[in-house]
Amino acid sequence: MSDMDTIDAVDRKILSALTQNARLPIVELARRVGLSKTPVAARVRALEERGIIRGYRAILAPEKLDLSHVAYVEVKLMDTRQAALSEFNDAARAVPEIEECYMIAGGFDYLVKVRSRDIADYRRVLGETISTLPHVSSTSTYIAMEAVVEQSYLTL
Amino acid sequence: MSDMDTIDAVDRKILSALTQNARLPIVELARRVGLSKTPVAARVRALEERGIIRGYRAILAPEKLDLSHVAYVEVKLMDTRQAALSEFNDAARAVPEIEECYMIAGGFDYLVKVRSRDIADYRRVLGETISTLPHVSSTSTYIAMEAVVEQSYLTL
DNA sequence: GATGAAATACGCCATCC
DNA sequence: GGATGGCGTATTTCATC
Repeated sequence: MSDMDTIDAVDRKILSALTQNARLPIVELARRVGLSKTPVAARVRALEERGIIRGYRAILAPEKLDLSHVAYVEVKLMDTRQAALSEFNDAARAVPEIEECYMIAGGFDYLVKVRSRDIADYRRVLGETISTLPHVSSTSTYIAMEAVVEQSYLTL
Repeated sequence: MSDMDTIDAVDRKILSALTQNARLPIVELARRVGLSKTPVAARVRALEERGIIRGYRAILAPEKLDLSHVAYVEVKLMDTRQAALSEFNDAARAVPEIEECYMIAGGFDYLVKVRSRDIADYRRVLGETISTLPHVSSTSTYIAMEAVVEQSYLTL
């Protein structure tokens, strides 16, 4: 965090409010943080321009869209040189079923979160997509039985 | 998905647009889906009331808020009867650092995604919070080195 | 589902503290 | 850096077809 990225208590309140409701009008935001419209509008604009607020999104209910099935896949690559990693990363980013993907310390593995309709659908995604990503040598799947804390904005 | 949950192609377009930009005005939405304002406004309201749209949130940049550190923790419980699971679930939901938590098939384990400032902060969260959750017997941590596909709306 | 008008709320700006 | 007030407009809502 550089100097430019300093956020004070008021900014935090604004961010907290907007992460709960992206559509709050400036006047309401101003009322909540105890300032007038002018500085609040300026702060929101600044937060957007500084890239702290990336955007505003509708949050969808996975179960109502028949996308309740979540699996985590541990992926190992056969080639872990930088070029291969980049190729894998780019390809992974292009897969819509991949909701999250992190490179994990210790063995150049990836942990990939896959969202699908059901197990049959997951099986298809794994066989047709995940295991055909560049440089993949092996995968291990962990099936989620229950979402205890879920944080997903689906991208349709 | 019941009958009530039927969504057609227009609804999908609406959802797709709103997941990319929650603040699109109805007129713009109407233009994109090729309908007039009236039905589009009605459809959005219906999608909200049916719970398909859960809400609208600002998406924040973790790195600008000094919350770049992501770890996945595999948690095992010593008691896996329903009452114990419920206790764990409730306690996990109350931890702000837990961004996601899924119960995983095969062994009554949980996979927990933890977001924190850095490794030192993670160490604190693990020791003071995660490992003190009810019925936890052991944990294994996987540290993320790189976010390839990240899907996070931070909740401040 | 389309059209159009009316009421309102919203963001923006100029001014002042 | 923040407050106040007014202006212009964009947005929703509603009545009609």
